[in-house]
Amino acid sequence: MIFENKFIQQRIEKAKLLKEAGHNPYSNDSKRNTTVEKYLNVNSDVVDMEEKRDEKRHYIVSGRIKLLRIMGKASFVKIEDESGMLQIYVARDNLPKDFYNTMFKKNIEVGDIIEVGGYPFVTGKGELSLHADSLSILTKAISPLPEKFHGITDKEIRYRKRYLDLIMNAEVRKTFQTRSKVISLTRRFFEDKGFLEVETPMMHPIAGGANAKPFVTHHNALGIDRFLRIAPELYLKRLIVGGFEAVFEINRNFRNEGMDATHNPEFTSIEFYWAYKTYKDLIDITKEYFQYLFEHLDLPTVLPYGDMEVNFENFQEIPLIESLTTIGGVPAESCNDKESIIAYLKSKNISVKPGMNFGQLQGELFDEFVEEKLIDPTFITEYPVEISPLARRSDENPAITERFELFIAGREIANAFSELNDPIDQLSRFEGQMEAKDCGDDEAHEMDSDFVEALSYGMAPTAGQGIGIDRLVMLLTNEHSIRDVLLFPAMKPVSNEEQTTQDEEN
RNA sequence: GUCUUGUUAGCUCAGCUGGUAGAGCACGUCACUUUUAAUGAUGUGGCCGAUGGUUCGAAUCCAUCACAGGACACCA
Repeated sequence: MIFENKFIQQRIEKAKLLKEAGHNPYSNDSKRNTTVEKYLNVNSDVVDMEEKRDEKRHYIVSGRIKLLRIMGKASFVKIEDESGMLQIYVARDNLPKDFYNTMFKKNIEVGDIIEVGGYPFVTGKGELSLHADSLSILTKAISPLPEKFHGITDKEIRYRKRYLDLIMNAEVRKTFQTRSKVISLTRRFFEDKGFLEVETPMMHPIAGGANAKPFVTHHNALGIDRFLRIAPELYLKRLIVGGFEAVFEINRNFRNEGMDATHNPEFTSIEFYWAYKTYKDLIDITKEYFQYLFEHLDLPTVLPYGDMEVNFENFQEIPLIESLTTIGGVPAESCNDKESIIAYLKSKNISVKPGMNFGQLQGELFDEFVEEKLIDPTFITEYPVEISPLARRSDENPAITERFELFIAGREIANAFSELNDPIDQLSRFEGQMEAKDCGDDEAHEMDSDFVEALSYGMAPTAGQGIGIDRLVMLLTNEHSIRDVLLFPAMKPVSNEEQTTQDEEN
Protein backbone atom coordinates (compact mmCIF):
# COMPACT_ATOMS: atom_id res chain seq x y z
CA MET A 1 0.00 0.00 0.00
CA ILE A 2 1.21 3.41 -0.95
CA PHE A 3 0.20 5.22 2.28
CA GLU A 4 1.03 2.56 4.85
CA ASN A 5 3.97 4.49 6.30
CA LYS A 6 3.20 5.47 9.89
CA PHE A 7 4.16 9.12 9.42
CA ILE A 8 1.70 9.33 6.57
CA GLN A 9 -0.97 7.58 8.63
CA GLN A 10 -0.41 10.14 11.39
CA ARG A 11 -0.85 13.00 8.95
CA ILE A 12 -3.97 11.47 7.39
CA GLU A 13 -5.39 11.35 10.90
CA LYS A 14 -4.55 15.04 11.40
CA ALA A 15 -6.27 15.93 8.14
CA LYS A 16 -9.32 14.07 9.38
CA LEU A 17 -9.29 15.95 12.70
CA LEU A 18 -9.02 19.28 10.89
CA LYS A 19 -11.94 18.37 8.67
CA GLU A 20 -14.06 17.28 11.62
CA ALA A 21 -13.37 20.60 13.31
CA GLY A 22 -14.60 22.45 10.22
CA HIS A 23 -11.22 23.29 8.70
CA ASN A 24 -11.18 21.84 5.19
CA PRO A 25 -7.66 20.38 4.75
CA TYR A 26 -7.97 20.88 0.98
CA SER A 27 -9.68 24.24 0.94
CA ASN A 28 -10.07 26.09 -2.32
CA ASP A 29 -10.85 29.33 -0.57
CA SER A 30 -7.64 31.32 -0.83
CA LYS A 31 -7.83 34.99 0.08
CA ARG A 32 -4.19 35.80 -0.54
CA ASN A 33 -3.72 39.45 -1.46
CA THR A 34 0.06 39.67 -1.80
CA THR A 35 3.14 37.59 -2.34
CA VAL A 36 5.98 37.19 0.10
CA GLU A 37 8.32 39.21 -2.07
CA LYS A 38 5.86 42.08 -2.40
CA TYR A 39 5.10 41.95 1.30
CA LEU A 40 8.78 42.25 2.19
CA ASN A 41 9.30 45.09 -0.27
CA VAL A 42 6.23 47.10 0.63
CA ASN A 43 6.89 46.82 4.36
CA SER A 44 10.64 47.32 4.36
CA ASP A 45 10.07 50.73 5.94
CA VAL A 46 8.80 49.12 9.13
CA VAL A 47 12.44 48.40 10.08
CA ASP A 48 12.97 52.14 10.55
CA MET A 49 9.81 52.75 12.57
CA GLU A 50 10.17 53.43 16.25
CA GLU A 51 7.46 50.93 17.15
CA LYS A 52 8.92 48.36 14.71
CA ARG A 53 5.39 47.59 13.61
CA ASP A 54 2.41 49.05 11.80
CA GLU A 55 -0.84 47.56 13.02
CA LYS A 56 -2.86 49.61 10.57
CA ARG A 57 -1.58 47.55 7.66
CA HIS A 58 -3.00 44.14 6.96
CA TYR A 59 -1.97 41.47 4.48
CA ILE A 60 -2.86 37.88 3.68
CA VAL A 61 -0.04 35.66 2.47
CA SER A 62 0.10 31.97 1.62
CA GLY A 63 2.81 29.41 1.40
CA ARG A 64 4.22 26.10 2.43
CA ILE A 65 5.50 25.71 5.97
CA LYS A 66 9.24 25.11 5.75
CA LEU A 67 10.20 25.58 9.39
CA LEU A 68 8.13 25.49 12.55
CA ARG A 69 9.30 26.59 15.99
CA ILE A 70 6.67 26.11 18.64
CA MET A 71 7.47 27.82 21.95
CA GLY A 72 4.54 27.29 24.23
CA LYS A 73 1.94 29.95 23.66
CA ALA A 74 3.69 31.43 20.64
CA SER A 75 5.36 30.07 17.53
CA PHE A 76 7.49 31.10 14.63
CA VAL A 77 6.58 29.69 11.24
CA LYS A 78 8.57 30.13 8.05
CA ILE A 79 6.37 29.92 5.00
CA GLU A 80 7.57 29.95 1.44
CA ASP A 81 5.78 30.85 -1.75
CA GLU A 82 7.29 31.07 -5.21
CA SER A 83 8.63 34.53 -4.53
CA GLY A 84 10.38 33.89 -1.23
CA MET A 85 10.36 32.98 2.45
CA LEU A 86 8.54 34.86 5.18
CA GLN A 87 8.58 34.50 8.95
CA ILE A 88 5.20 34.47 10.68
CA TYR A 89 4.76 35.11 14.37
CA VAL A 90 1.78 33.21 15.72
CA ALA A 91 0.60 33.83 19.29
CA ARG A 92 -2.18 31.90 20.98
CA ASP A 93 -4.13 34.93 22.12
CA ASN A 94 -4.30 36.49 18.66
CA LEU A 95 -6.14 33.53 17.17
CA PRO A 96 -9.70 32.33 17.76
CA LYS A 97 -10.18 30.60 21.09
CA ASP A 98 -8.65 27.11 21.27
CA PHE A 99 -7.52 27.18 17.63
CA TYR A 100 -3.87 27.58 18.57
CA ASN A 101 -3.77 24.71 21.05
CA THR A 102 -6.13 22.21 19.48
CA MET A 103 -5.63 22.85 15.76
CA PHE A 104 -2.43 24.76 15.04
CA LYS A 105 -0.11 23.00 17.46
CA LYS A 106 -1.62 19.56 16.93
CA ASN A 107 -2.62 19.30 13.32
CA ILE A 108 -0.63 21.79 11.29
CA GLU A 109 2.99 21.00 10.54
CA VAL A 110 5.94 21.38 8.22
CA GLY A 111 4.96 20.75 4.61
CA ASP A 112 1.40 22.02 4.91
CA ILE A 113 0.29 24.97 2.81
CA ILE A 114 -1.34 27.64 4.95
CA GLU A 115 -2.76 31.13 4.64
CA VAL A 116 -1.98 33.80 7.23
CA GLY A 117 -3.34 37.27 7.79
CA GLY A 118 -1.70 39.93 9.94
CA TYR A 119 0.36 43.08 10.16
CA PRO A 120 4.04 43.72 9.53
CA PHE A 121 6.50 43.98 12.39
CA VAL A 122 10.18 43.49 13.05
CA THR A 123 11.37 40.98 15.61
CA GLY A 124 13.93 41.60 18.31
CA LYS A 125 16.52 39.99 16.07
CA GLY A 126 15.64 42.42 13.29
CA GLU A 127 13.72 40.20 10.89
CA LEU A 128 10.76 41.70 9.10
CA SER A 129 7.91 39.30 9.86
CA LEU A 130 4.15 39.04 9.89
CA HIS A 131 2.21 39.18 13.14
CA ALA A 132 -0.64 36.76 12.57
CA ASP A 133 -4.24 37.40 13.52
CA SER A 134 -5.68 34.65 11.36
CA LEU A 135 -4.35 31.33 10.15
CA SER A 136 -5.98 28.63 8.09
CA ILE A 137 -4.94 25.48 6.34
CA LEU A 138 -5.20 25.41 2.57
CA THR A 139 -3.60 22.09 1.79
CA LYS A 140 -2.55 19.30 4.12
CA ALA A 141 0.62 17.46 3.10
CA ILE A 142 0.23 13.86 4.17
CA SER A 143 3.76 12.89 3.17
CA PRO A 144 6.47 14.44 5.35
CA LEU A 145 9.12 16.61 3.73
CA PRO A 146 12.77 15.59 3.78
CA GLU A 147 15.00 16.78 6.57
CA LYS A 148 15.08 20.55 7.01
CA PHE A 149 18.81 21.07 7.13
CA HIS A 150 20.35 18.63 4.67
CA GLY A 151 17.24 18.62 2.52
CA ILE A 152 17.30 16.12 -0.25
CA THR A 153 20.65 15.29 -1.80
CA ASP A 154 20.14 11.84 -3.28
CA LYS A 155 20.37 12.53 -7.01
CA GLU A 156 18.12 9.65 -7.91
CA ILE A 157 15.28 10.98 -5.72
CA ARG A 158 15.95 14.54 -6.88
CA TYR A 159 15.49 13.56 -10.53
CA ARG A 160 12.67 11.06 -10.07
CA LYS A 161 10.71 13.31 -7.70
CA ARG A 162 11.67 16.70 -9.06
CA TYR A 163 8.78 18.31 -7.17
CA LEU A 164 10.53 17.43 -3.90
CA ASP A 165 13.79 18.80 -5.22
CA LEU A 166 12.00 22.03 -6.13
CA ILE A 167 10.33 22.29 -2.73
CA MET A 168 13.57 21.74 -0.87
CA ASN A 169 16.22 23.44 -3.00
CA ALA A 170 15.75 27.10 -3.86
CA GLU A 171 18.84 27.09 -6.09
CA VAL A 172 17.25 24.40 -8.25
CA ARG A 173 14.24 26.64 -8.78
CA LYS A 174 16.68 29.39 -9.71
CA THR A 175 18.34 27.20 -12.33
CA PHE A 176 15.05 26.48 -14.03
CA GLN A 177 14.02 30.12 -13.88
CA THR A 178 17.26 30.92 -15.66
CA ARG A 179 16.55 28.24 -18.23
CA SER A 180 13.14 29.70 -18.89
CA LYS A 181 14.64 33.17 -19.29
CA VAL A 182 17.29 31.91 -21.71
CA ILE A 183 14.63 30.41 -23.95
CA SER A 184 12.44 33.47 -23.71
CA LEU A 185 15.36 35.82 -24.48
CA THR A 186 16.47 33.64 -27.36
CA ARG A 187 13.01 33.84 -28.86
CA ARG A 188 12.89 37.60 -28.43
CA PHE A 189 16.39 38.08 -29.84
CA PHE A 190 15.57 36.32 -33.07
CA GLU A 191 12.10 37.83 -33.36
CA ASP A 192 13.59 41.28 -32.98
CA LYS A 193 15.96 40.45 -35.84
CA GLY A 194 12.96 39.68 -38.04
CA PHE A 195 13.11 35.90 -37.78
CA LEU A 196 9.87 33.97 -37.97
CA GLU A 197 9.31 31.27 -35.38
CA VAL A 198 8.01 28.10 -37.00
CA GLU A 199 7.01 24.61 -35.94
CA THR A 200 8.05 21.74 -38.13
CA PRO A 201 7.08 18.08 -37.70
CA MET A 202 8.29 16.09 -34.72
CA MET A 203 7.31 12.83 -36.48
CA HIS A 204 9.28 12.30 -39.64
CA PRO A 205 8.82 9.75 -42.40
CA ILE A 206 12.62 9.91 -42.77
CA ALA A 207 14.81 10.83 -39.81
CA GLY A 208 17.15 13.34 -41.38
CA GLY A 209 19.28 16.38 -40.71
CA ALA A 210 21.85 14.61 -38.56
CA ASN A 211 23.62 11.31 -38.17
CA ALA A 212 21.91 9.59 -35.27
CA LYS A 213 19.69 6.65 -34.45
CA PRO A 214 16.03 7.66 -34.22
CA PHE A 215 13.16 6.51 -32.02
CA VAL A 216 10.50 4.70 -34.01
CA THR A 217 6.76 4.88 -33.50
CA HIS A 218 3.79 3.69 -35.49
CA HIS A 219 0.94 5.55 -37.10
CA ASN A 220 -2.02 3.19 -37.08
CA ALA A 221 -4.25 5.13 -39.47
CA LEU A 222 -1.65 5.03 -42.23
CA GLY A 223 -0.10 1.74 -41.20
CA ILE A 224 3.39 3.18 -41.37
CA ASP A 225 6.27 3.82 -39.03
CA ARG A 226 7.26 7.33 -38.06
CA PHE A 227 10.55 8.54 -36.63
CA LEU A 228 10.81 11.09 -33.87
CA ARG A 229 12.93 13.78 -35.37
CA ILE A 230 16.67 13.85 -34.77
CA ALA A 231 16.93 17.40 -36.18
CA PRO A 232 14.59 19.93 -37.80
CA GLU A 233 17.17 21.02 -40.38
CA LEU A 234 15.70 19.63 -43.60
CA TYR A 235 12.23 21.03 -42.90
CA LEU A 236 13.57 24.46 -42.01
CA LYS A 237 15.50 24.55 -45.27
CA ARG A 238 12.34 23.63 -47.17
CA LEU A 239 10.85 26.80 -45.68
CA ILE A 240 13.77 28.83 -47.05
CA VAL A 241 13.04 27.28 -50.45
CA GLY A 242 9.44 28.37 -49.92
CA GLY A 243 10.50 31.97 -49.60
CA PHE A 244 10.79 32.62 -45.87
CA GLU A 245 14.13 34.34 -45.44
CA ALA A 246 14.74 34.01 -41.73
CA VAL A 247 13.21 31.22 -39.66
CA PHE A 248 13.95 29.61 -36.33
CA GLU A 249 12.59 26.78 -34.26
CA ILE A 250 13.19 26.13 -30.58
CA ASN A 251 12.14 22.61 -29.78
CA ARG A 252 13.03 19.08 -28.86
CA ASN A 253 15.10 16.58 -30.79
CA PHE A 254 15.17 12.89 -30.01
CA ARG A 255 18.15 10.60 -30.41
CA ASN A 256 18.09 6.95 -29.56
CA GLU A 257 21.55 6.87 -28.06
CA GLY A 258 23.36 6.71 -24.75
CA MET A 259 22.66 8.86 -21.71
CA ASP A 260 25.33 10.59 -19.69
CA ALA A 261 26.21 13.93 -18.13
CA THR A 262 25.82 15.74 -21.46
CA HIS A 263 23.28 13.55 -23.28
CA ASN A 264 19.57 13.05 -22.72
CA PRO A 265 17.44 11.16 -25.27
CA GLU A 266 15.36 14.29 -25.77
CA PHE A 267 17.13 17.62 -25.83
CA THR A 268 16.31 21.17 -26.84
CA SER A 269 17.99 23.12 -29.56
CA ILE A 270 17.42 26.25 -31.52
CA GLU A 271 18.06 26.02 -35.21
CA PHE A 272 17.88 29.14 -37.33
CA TYR A 273 18.29 29.70 -41.06
CA TRP A 274 19.03 33.03 -42.63
CA ALA A 275 18.86 33.61 -46.37
CA TYR A 276 21.39 35.79 -48.21
CA LYS A 277 23.85 35.40 -45.34
CA THR A 278 27.03 33.39 -44.81
CA TYR A 279 28.64 31.71 -41.84
CA LYS A 280 30.62 34.94 -41.32
CA ASP A 281 27.34 36.70 -40.56
CA LEU A 282 26.51 33.91 -38.16
CA ILE A 283 29.71 34.57 -36.20
CA ASP A 284 28.61 38.17 -35.78
CA ILE A 285 25.06 37.34 -34.76
CA THR A 286 26.30 34.70 -32.33
CA LYS A 287 28.53 37.23 -30.55
CA GLU A 288 25.62 39.62 -30.45
CA TYR A 289 23.34 36.89 -29.11
CA PHE A 290 25.67 36.13 -26.21
CA GLN A 291 26.03 39.80 -25.41
CA TYR A 292 22.23 40.08 -25.40
CA LEU A 293 21.84 37.09 -23.10
CA PHE A 294 24.42 38.32 -20.60
CA GLU A 295 22.93 41.77 -20.54
CA HIS A 296 19.39 40.60 -19.93
CA LEU A 297 20.30 37.83 -17.52
CA ASP A 298 22.39 40.34 -15.61
CA LEU A 299 25.37 38.02 -15.57
CA PRO A 300 29.01 39.04 -15.19
CA THR A 301 30.93 38.48 -18.42
CA VAL A 302 33.50 36.34 -16.64
CA LEU A 303 31.69 33.23 -15.45
CA PRO A 304 33.03 30.34 -13.39
CA TYR A 305 32.47 26.89 -14.79
CA GLY A 306 33.80 24.25 -12.40
CA ASP A 307 37.52 24.91 -12.06
CA MET A 308 37.47 27.11 -15.15
CA GLU A 309 36.81 30.77 -15.70
CA VAL A 310 35.18 31.67 -18.97
CA ASN A 311 35.54 35.19 -20.31
CA PHE A 312 32.58 35.90 -22.53
CA GLU A 313 34.13 39.09 -23.78
CA ASN A 314 37.04 37.19 -25.27
CA PHE A 315 35.64 35.57 -28.42
CA GLN A 316 38.35 33.99 -30.56
CA GLU A 317 38.26 32.80 -34.13
CA ILE A 318 40.73 30.35 -35.59
CA PRO A 319 40.72 27.90 -38.51
CA LEU A 320 40.71 24.27 -37.49
CA ILE A 321 44.03 23.44 -39.16
CA GLU A 322 45.73 26.34 -37.43
CA SER A 323 44.29 25.38 -34.04
CA LEU A 324 45.92 21.97 -34.26
CA THR A 325 49.40 23.48 -34.01
CA THR A 326 48.86 26.72 -32.10
CA ILE A 327 46.46 25.36 -29.50
CA GLY A 328 46.83 21.59 -29.74
CA GLY A 329 50.62 21.66 -29.90
CA VAL A 330 50.64 19.18 -32.77
CA PRO A 331 53.81 19.65 -34.89
CA ALA A 332 52.90 21.23 -38.22
CA GLU A 333 54.53 18.40 -40.18
CA SER A 334 52.24 15.92 -38.39
CA CYS A 335 49.08 17.59 -39.76
CA ASN A 336 49.90 17.61 -43.44
CA ASP A 337 48.83 14.19 -44.68
CA LYS A 338 47.11 10.99 -43.62
CA GLU A 339 50.26 9.02 -42.88
CA SER A 340 51.88 11.61 -40.64
CA ILE A 341 48.66 12.12 -38.66
CA ILE A 342 48.27 8.37 -38.17
CA ALA A 343 51.92 8.13 -37.07
CA TYR A 344 51.45 11.02 -34.65
CA LEU A 345 48.24 9.63 -33.18
CA LYS A 346 49.87 6.24 -32.73
CA SER A 347 52.87 7.85 -31.05
CA LYS A 348 50.39 9.30 -28.53
CA ASN A 349 48.78 5.90 -27.96
CA ILE A 350 45.53 6.89 -29.63
CA SER A 351 43.90 4.13 -31.63
CA VAL A 352 43.03 4.98 -35.20
CA LYS A 353 40.12 3.31 -36.92
CA PRO A 354 41.13 1.85 -40.26
CA GLY A 355 39.79 3.61 -43.34
CA MET A 356 39.62 7.10 -41.86
CA ASN A 357 40.12 9.79 -44.46
CA PHE A 358 42.25 12.93 -44.19
CA GLY A 359 39.45 15.13 -42.96
CA GLN A 360 38.33 12.62 -40.34
CA LEU A 361 41.89 12.31 -39.08
CA GLN A 362 42.18 16.08 -38.76
CA GLY A 363 38.94 15.98 -36.81
CA GLU A 364 40.45 13.29 -34.60
CA LEU A 365 43.50 15.46 -33.88
CA PHE A 366 41.19 18.34 -33.02
CA ASP A 367 39.07 16.22 -30.66
CA GLU A 368 42.14 14.82 -28.92
CA PHE A 369 44.37 17.84 -28.56
CA VAL A 370 42.39 21.03 -29.04
CA GLU A 371 38.75 20.80 -27.94
CA GLU A 372 39.25 20.61 -24.18
CA LYS A 373 41.64 23.58 -24.26
CA LEU A 374 39.05 25.95 -25.73
CA ILE A 375 37.83 27.65 -22.55
CA ASP A 376 36.95 31.16 -23.70
CA PRO A 377 34.43 31.16 -26.55
CA THR A 378 36.20 30.10 -29.73
CA PHE A 379 34.89 29.79 -33.26
CA ILE A 380 36.73 26.99 -34.99
CA THR A 381 36.34 27.61 -38.72
CA GLU A 382 37.16 25.99 -42.05
CA TYR A 383 36.19 22.38 -41.38
CA PRO A 384 37.37 19.66 -43.76
CA VAL A 385 34.68 18.81 -46.29
CA GLU A 386 34.76 15.10 -45.37
CA ILE A 387 33.29 15.77 -41.92
CA SER A 388 30.84 18.46 -43.06
CA PRO A 389 28.34 16.71 -45.31
CA LEU A 390 25.71 19.45 -45.32
CA ALA A 391 27.99 22.49 -45.58
CA ARG A 392 28.90 24.52 -48.63
CA ARG A 393 32.45 24.24 -49.91
CA SER A 394 34.74 27.23 -49.75
CA ASP A 395 35.06 28.84 -53.18
CA GLU A 396 38.80 29.37 -52.63
CA ASN A 397 39.61 25.93 -51.26
CA PRO A 398 37.23 23.07 -52.15
CA ALA A 399 38.77 20.85 -49.46
CA ILE A 400 37.25 22.94 -46.68
CA THR A 401 33.75 24.15 -45.92
CA GLU A 402 32.26 27.47 -44.86
CA ARG A 403 31.55 26.25 -41.39
CA PHE A 404 32.27 26.91 -37.75
CA GLU A 405 31.67 25.27 -34.46
CA LEU A 406 31.62 27.34 -31.29
CA PHE A 407 33.44 25.90 -28.28
CA ILE A 408 33.11 27.17 -24.74
CA ALA A 409 34.59 25.59 -21.60
CA GLY A 410 35.99 22.74 -23.68
CA ARG A 411 32.63 21.81 -25.12
CA GLU A 412 30.80 22.28 -28.39
CA ILE A 413 27.93 24.73 -28.03
CA ALA A 414 26.96 25.56 -31.62
CA ASN A 415 27.42 24.28 -35.14
CA ALA A 416 26.88 26.51 -38.14
CA PHE A 417 27.58 26.77 -41.81
CA SER A 418 26.72 28.26 -45.11
CA GLU A 419 24.23 25.75 -46.42
CA LEU A 420 24.77 23.45 -49.33
CA ASN A 421 22.11 24.46 -51.86
CA ASP A 422 23.31 22.65 -54.98
CA PRO A 423 20.69 19.89 -55.45
CA ILE A 424 23.01 17.70 -57.56
CA ASP A 425 25.79 17.90 -54.97
CA GLN A 426 23.24 17.19 -52.19
CA LEU A 427 21.95 14.17 -54.09
CA SER A 428 25.42 12.73 -54.50
CA ARG A 429 26.21 13.31 -50.81
CA PHE A 430 23.04 11.40 -49.88
CA GLU A 431 24.11 8.64 -52.26
CA GLY A 432 27.45 8.54 -50.49
CA GLN A 433 25.60 8.13 -47.20
CA MET A 434 23.52 5.30 -48.68
CA GLU A 435 26.71 3.45 -49.58
CA ALA A 436 28.01 3.94 -46.05
CA LYS A 437 24.73 2.56 -44.74
CA ASP A 438 25.02 -0.49 -46.97
CA CYS A 439 28.50 -1.01 -45.54
CA GLY A 440 27.04 -1.19 -42.03
CA ASP A 441 27.09 2.43 -40.81
CA ASP A 442 23.68 2.45 -39.12
CA GLU A 443 23.94 6.16 -38.36
CA ALA A 444 24.50 7.18 -41.97
CA HIS A 445 22.00 9.68 -43.31
CA GLU A 446 18.88 8.39 -45.05
CA MET A 447 18.18 9.37 -48.63
CA ASP A 448 15.62 12.18 -48.58
CA SER A 449 14.67 12.65 -52.20
CA ASP A 450 11.80 14.93 -51.28
CA PHE A 451 14.31 17.30 -49.73
CA VAL A 452 16.55 17.11 -52.82
CA GLU A 453 13.53 17.89 -54.95
CA ALA A 454 12.83 20.92 -52.76
CA LEU A 455 16.41 22.12 -53.32
CA SER A 456 15.93 21.62 -57.05
CA TYR A 457 13.47 24.52 -57.05
CA GLY A 458 16.25 26.71 -55.72
CA MET A 459 17.17 27.60 -52.15
CA ALA A 460 18.65 31.08 -51.83
CA PRO A 461 22.19 31.14 -50.44
CA THR A 462 21.60 30.59 -46.76
CA ALA A 463 23.47 30.25 -43.50
CA GLY A 464 22.13 28.08 -40.72
CA GLN A 465 23.05 27.37 -37.13
CA GLY A 466 22.09 25.09 -34.28
CA ILE A 467 22.68 25.85 -30.62
CA GLY A 468 22.22 23.29 -27.88
CA ILE A 469 20.02 25.03 -25.34
CA ASP A 470 20.58 22.51 -22.57
CA ARG A 471 24.34 22.84 -22.76
CA LEU A 472 24.07 26.59 -23.00
CA VAL A 473 22.02 26.65 -19.81
CA MET A 474 24.56 24.35 -18.16
CA LEU A 475 27.27 26.88 -18.96
CA LEU A 476 25.30 29.83 -17.66
CA THR A 477 24.23 28.11 -14.45
CA ASN A 478 27.52 26.31 -13.75
CA GLU A 479 25.80 22.95 -13.84
CA HIS A 480 27.78 19.91 -14.93
CA SER A 481 25.06 17.41 -15.69
CA ILE A 482 22.38 17.88 -18.32
CA ARG A 483 19.99 16.33 -15.78
CA ASP A 484 20.36 19.40 -13.62
CA VAL A 485 19.00 21.64 -16.35
CA LEU A 486 16.14 19.32 -17.38
CA LEU A 487 13.08 19.38 -15.13
CA PHE A 488 12.36 15.72 -15.77
CA PRO A 489 15.47 13.98 -17.12
CA ALA A 490 15.11 10.54 -18.64
CA MET A 491 15.37 7.82 -16.00
CA LYS A 492 15.10 4.07 -16.19
CA PRO A 493 11.83 2.95 -14.68
CA VAL A 494 12.14 1.23 -11.32
CA SER A 495 10.57 -2.00 -12.45
CA ASN A 496 9.11 -4.73 -10.32
CA GLU A 497 9.89 -8.37 -11.04
CA GLU A 498 6.98 -8.96 -13.38
CA GLN A 499 7.97 -6.12 -15.65
CA THR A 500 11.57 -7.32 -15.68
CA THR A 501 10.44 -10.76 -16.79
CA GLN A 502 8.31 -9.26 -19.54
CA ASP A 503 11.21 -7.14 -20.76
CA GLU A 504 13.41 -10.20 -20.88
CA GLU A 505 10.79 -12.12 -22.86
CA ASN A 506 10.53 -9.27 -25.33
C1' G B 1 28.53 -0.74 -24.22
C1' U B 2 33.04 -1.20 -20.56
C1' C B 3 35.13 -0.12 -15.82
C1' U B 4 34.20 1.74 -10.92
C1' U B 5 31.54 3.30 -6.40
C1' G B 6 27.00 3.28 -3.98
C1' U B 7 21.88 1.31 -2.19
C1' U B 8 20.82 0.74 6.06
C1' A B 9 14.41 4.67 9.64
C1' G B 10 10.39 9.75 6.09
C1' C B 11 15.44 12.62 5.14
C1' U B 12 21.05 13.04 6.02
C1' C B 13 24.41 9.41 7.44
C1' A B 14 27.42 5.78 11.04
C1' G B 15 27.78 0.59 11.54
C1' C B 16 35.99 -1.92 11.54
C1' U B 17 38.56 -8.32 10.31
C1' G B 18 30.71 -12.00 10.22
C1' G B 19 27.71 -12.63 16.66
C1' U B 20 20.25 -10.79 14.06
C1' A B 21 20.83 -2.51 14.09
C1' G B 22 22.72 3.28 15.73
C1' A B 23 22.95 8.98 15.55
C1' G B 24 20.99 13.76 14.03
C1' C B 25 16.69 15.83 11.91
C1' A B 26 11.51 14.58 11.46
C1' C B 27 7.34 12.35 14.28
C1' G B 28 4.55 11.31 19.42
C1' U B 29 4.13 13.14 24.69
C1' C B 30 5.58 17.13 28.24
C1' A B 31 7.66 22.24 29.29
C1' C B 32 8.40 27.06 27.13
C1' U B 33 4.92 34.25 24.30
C1' U B 34 10.62 37.09 20.08
C1' U B 35 12.84 32.19 17.82
C1' U B 36 16.63 31.70 13.39
C1' A B 37 18.76 24.21 11.67
C1' A B 38 15.01 27.42 18.59
C1' U B 39 15.85 24.76 23.32
C1' G B 40 15.28 20.93 27.39
C1' A B 41 13.08 16.10 28.87
C1' U B 42 11.10 11.55 27.10
C1' G B 43 9.29 7.92 23.64
C1' U B 44 7.98 5.46 18.85
C1' G B 45 10.23 4.14 14.40
C1' G B 46 13.97 -0.75 10.16
C1' C B 47 12.51 -7.74 5.59
C1' C B 48 19.95 -3.22 6.11
C1' G B 49 17.84 -2.63 -2.79
C1' A B 50 16.30 -8.04 -4.71
C1' U B 51 17.50 -13.24 -5.25
C1' G B 52 20.76 -17.17 -4.37
C1' G B 53 25.31 -19.10 -1.94
C1' U B 54 29.23 -19.79 2.08
C1' U B 55 28.59 -20.26 7.51
C1' C B 56 26.26 -22.80 13.71
C1' G B 57 25.24 -17.56 12.56
C1' A B 58 25.25 -12.46 7.13
C1' A B 59 23.65 -5.30 6.94
C1' U B 60 28.82 -7.18 6.93
C1' C B 61 31.93 -12.37 2.83
C1' C B 62 30.83 -14.38 -2.46
C1' A B 63 27.69 -14.56 -7.04
C1' U B 64 23.74 -12.80 -10.06
C1' C B 65 20.13 -9.05 -10.92
C1' A B 66 17.82 -4.00 -10.41
C1' C B 67 18.48 1.18 -9.92
C1' A B 68 21.76 5.38 -9.25
C1' G B 69 26.46 8.33 -9.24
C1' G B 70 31.31 8.86 -11.55
C1' A B 71 34.94 7.75 -15.51
C1' C B 72 35.89 5.96 -20.51
C1' A B 73 33.88 4.88 -25.70
C1' C B 74 29.98 6.99 -29.31
C1' C B 75 26.89 11.02 -30.11
C1' A B 76 24.65 17.43 -29.39
